[in-house]
Amino acid sequence: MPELPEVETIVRSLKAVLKSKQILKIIVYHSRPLGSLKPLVFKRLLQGKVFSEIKRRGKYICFNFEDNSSLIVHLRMTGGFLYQKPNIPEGAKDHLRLAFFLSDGSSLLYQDSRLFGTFRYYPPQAAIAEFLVLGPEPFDKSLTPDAFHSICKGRKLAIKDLLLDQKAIAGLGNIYACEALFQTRLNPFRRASNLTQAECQLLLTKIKEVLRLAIRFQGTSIRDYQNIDRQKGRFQNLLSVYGQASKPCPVCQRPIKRLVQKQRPTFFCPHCQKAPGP
DNA sequence: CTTAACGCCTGAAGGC
DNA sequence: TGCCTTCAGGCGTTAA
Repeated sequence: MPELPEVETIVRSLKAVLKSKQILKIIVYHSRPLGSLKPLVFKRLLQGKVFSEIKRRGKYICFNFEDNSSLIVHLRMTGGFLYQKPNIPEGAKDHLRLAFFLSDGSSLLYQDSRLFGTFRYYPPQAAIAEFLVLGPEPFDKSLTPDAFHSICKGRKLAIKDLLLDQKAIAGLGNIYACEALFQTRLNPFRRASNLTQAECQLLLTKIKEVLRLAIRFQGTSIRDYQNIDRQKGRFQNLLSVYGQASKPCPVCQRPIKRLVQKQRPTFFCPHCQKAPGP
């Protein structure tokens, strides 16, 4: 479900409510998000911890605690957090998998219908395996146009598939990969290695533009995504191509096309995003 | 090393 | 209405 803008939105909200609060008690309703870690061990590790920093890296949420241990969460398709203030009537809670009860009477709930999401605990000073293989953040200064061009060079796969490769660049998913390619007027099926330096430069600029705007609109809510207060994003109203199959292209009015690429739908305008040459 | 298919799950939506 | 099929904001594993 969530890509960089949705995770960023969630992290900003979590920061505002969790800082300095202590985990008093945890209930594990389903152990799958914990992977191989046994629920009792998970509880023993985390009960008593006090939240310090909460950060995003790619699509990961990184909860840091005051003792420098951390909890790395990936929401995958349908994972989501819900924050319950103290003494407020509770709404419906479908697919509740984990509950963290906090020192001020509030609670942080984890819901995930499809159970793809993951939680992993890291003791202080441990290297976070997930981050070691992650590509650069789109907004990181080290990701210059030349650096991005180097990433594309030598990759034979389609540029859209490269954008989805978290080892190449972190944070993009199907929605924003399609949207950024449309804004660049690049065909999603072009080989990454065939892109010119100028095309890579423009693509990187458009990736950042699209992500910035989506963050400003608090993400895209098409089916499941909502913030920790159940607020939906509004970027779905600004989508140019994603989910717009057979609707008119906002630029040329010709119908948007949906093709399956690597088992996943790709939305694009065949006219504005010209097919690769021979 | 890179690439592509498959599997993990469940609920919503669409077709008949 | 109801049943059946298809589809989904992701990614780790496996095989080639």
